[in-house]
Amino acid sequence: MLRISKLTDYATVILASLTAGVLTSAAEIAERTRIGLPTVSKLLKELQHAGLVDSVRGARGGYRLARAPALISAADIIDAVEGPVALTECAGDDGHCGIEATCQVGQRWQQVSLAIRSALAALSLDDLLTRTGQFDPPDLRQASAGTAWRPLVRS
Amino acid sequence: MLRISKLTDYATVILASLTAGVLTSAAEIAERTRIGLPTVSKLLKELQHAGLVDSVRGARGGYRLARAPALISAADIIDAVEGPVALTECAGDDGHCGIEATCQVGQRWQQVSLAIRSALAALSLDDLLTRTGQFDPPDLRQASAGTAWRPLVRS
DNA sequence: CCAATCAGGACTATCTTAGTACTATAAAGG
DNA sequence: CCTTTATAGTACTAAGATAGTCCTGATTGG
Ligand code: FES
Ligand code: FES
Repeated sequence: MLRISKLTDYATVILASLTAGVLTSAAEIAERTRIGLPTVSKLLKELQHAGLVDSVRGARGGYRLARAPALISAADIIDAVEGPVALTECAGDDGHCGIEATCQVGQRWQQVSLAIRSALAALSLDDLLTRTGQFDPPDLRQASAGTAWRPLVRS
Repeated sequence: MLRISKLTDYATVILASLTAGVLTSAAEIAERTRIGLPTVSKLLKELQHAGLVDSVRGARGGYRLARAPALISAADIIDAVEGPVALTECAGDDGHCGIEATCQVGQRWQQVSLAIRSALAALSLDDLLTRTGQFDPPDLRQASAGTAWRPLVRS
């Protein structure tokens, strides 16, 4: 139920393996994380597109975090690898499901989706890495309070 | 990202179409919801297995909610249709991913998963149906506070 | 009996995910 | 400049999950 893809988890592992400010090659990252090089390479390209990492080409090139780990959220990573939020089929920009006319629950799911997204947006790479202590989930109430429902746009 | 399957949404629509205490045939439900009969039938069987609906066989048989809509949660529905929680590949009972040795983030994802699950468990079928007003998401803090992480067992 | 209706499972088509391969481009360094 | 080291872009394939269908058997009401 409700799972993130394996690639998203890999992406997180990859980002976690980067030391802030230090250029690291894809090969080096693959070695450190034990993920296959082609996969690491592909994911890093996607993360670069999303602006989560900077890349430097050429000999002695590599990748580095585009910003501090505290400023990279779980939602950012998921967006980069899996695309934008859409808890339900018909929730996205132009998603339709054929039973919209009779469907009474779609809008609610969307709100739930928003709430979950807020939780993930509040969870930074730093948080994911801290192995000691408890995860203190954000208060989702403020997430949707006062916001009327409207179709999500690409983030 | 992070989507529930179309079938889960259908299941919710189906449950929402049932009037508490009234027996309704699969054919009737299919008609009301505009979902194909074979699909409705299949989903109702799964919901029956999960104990969310009662079934009566034979002529004039049908299905009815096993308990009040307020006592059926979104998490129940997702569990029934998609199986148990596992936000990450290696989070489940015996899931392994080959990079566990080097992975530093798996446990955190699992905590996030628990938090999301708590939110879904607090959302009843009644809530999903209420079209007016705001969804007031539950406070996820209490969800994981004080609970040390341990492998999830099937609910 | 007969018709309606659920139970169980097998089966197929389609889509998504995961992983691979190949070519092009850019920079470093002798 | 030319070679080496690296990323960029893209296309492809295999495997798996999802969505949907169909059939055969069991149960009940009339
Ligand atoms: S299932 Fe599509 S609008 Fe609800
Ligand atoms: S990816 Fe498997 S333990 Fe983290």
